Amino acid sequence: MPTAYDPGMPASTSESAIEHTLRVLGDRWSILIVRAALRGIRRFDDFCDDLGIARPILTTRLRRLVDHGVMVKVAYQEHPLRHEYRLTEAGIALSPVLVALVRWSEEHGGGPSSTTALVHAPCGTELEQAFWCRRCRTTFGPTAIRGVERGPIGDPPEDPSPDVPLGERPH
Amino acid sequence: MPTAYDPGMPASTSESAIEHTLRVLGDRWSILIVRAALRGIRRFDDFCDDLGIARPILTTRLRRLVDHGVMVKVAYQEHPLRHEYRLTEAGIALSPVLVALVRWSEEHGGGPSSTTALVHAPCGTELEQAFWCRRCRTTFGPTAIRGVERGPIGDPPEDPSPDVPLGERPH
DNA sequence: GGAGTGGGTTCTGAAACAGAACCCGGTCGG
DNA sequence: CCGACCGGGTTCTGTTTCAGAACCCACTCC
Repeated sequence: MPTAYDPGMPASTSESAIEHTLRVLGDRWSILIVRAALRGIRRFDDFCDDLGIARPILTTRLRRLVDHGVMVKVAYQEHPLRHEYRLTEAGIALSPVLVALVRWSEEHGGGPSSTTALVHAPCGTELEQAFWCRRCRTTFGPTAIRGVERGPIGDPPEDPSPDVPLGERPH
Repeated sequence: MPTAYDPGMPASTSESAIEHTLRVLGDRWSILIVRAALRGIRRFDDFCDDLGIARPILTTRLRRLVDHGVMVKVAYQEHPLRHEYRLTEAGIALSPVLVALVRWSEEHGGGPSSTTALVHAPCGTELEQAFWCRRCRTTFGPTAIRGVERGPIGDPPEDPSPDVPLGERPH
């Protein structure tokens, strides 16, 4: 019986943080559900209609998100006792992931160029997403990231691509 | 507002950019493969060992990533003709997604607190990720985002969370 | 010419997804 | 007080996808 984890350990130990996350969010729907919730959708049927997701799947996804603290189920009325699903603080904290995904989709994803632009509310300028160093007080791109253990992240191919400067953020 | 949706349509029109992306990246492995690639892994067997992914799955994932322009398959030697997989520019541009995911995992994901910290290479300070307005020359958090059409993103529950100031970036 | 290496494919069987259809407590209109 | 309706699900079917062994093949090295 292939129970949870064998002696063997699944190869990459210590990867677990993000692996664990992807076990929750790593399917075609969970992220879209969070996105819908960020747009203000809260009720079961509205998620259904908005996403076109099958109801049983929505049930399991919502339950999983609740179990993992991304959403909460709260009653919004008694008597015909009704519930709705809201993002927790942790759920809202997924915004950067969502934004990064949306922006990547627009630039590289191939879909229609989107009908929505994300802007900085106070001034209306389209936002960018950047890595920020509080010491240097500067933004920077992926090639300036190192992982403290376990070797560099963003170590790009040395020769192959007729690739990009990338010294600053990709825009 | 739940407008009457056309019968045929896959429910949410105009969502397609991110939906399309999640059809490529929205599974438990694709993102991890990109992450491994960012760490410098390039060869089939190395992906296998590092991720603990089954070989047939790796085959299909790699093919899909190549088809969608996230990776390329290049020969790194003739004669015992051998290939490796590298990120394209589009693939490297996924870094913000990865970083956002890693950071969220560490703060809210529940896994072990990670063995790797991501730092700004030049100075070694742990990086932060922020939304950046080039006009205002400032960083800001998710509540300061608006979507230009289709209603606000980051419209949080009105009452529920004993929430966070978030006027500045999220720690 | 036998073992090894890189990069796969072909089998299995288990799990996840997708869609109708059904259910159930409540409220409303007549 | 009976039937229709609504929100929020669960149960039934398939159909894909996942996962793991095992196998394959071109090539090199010894």
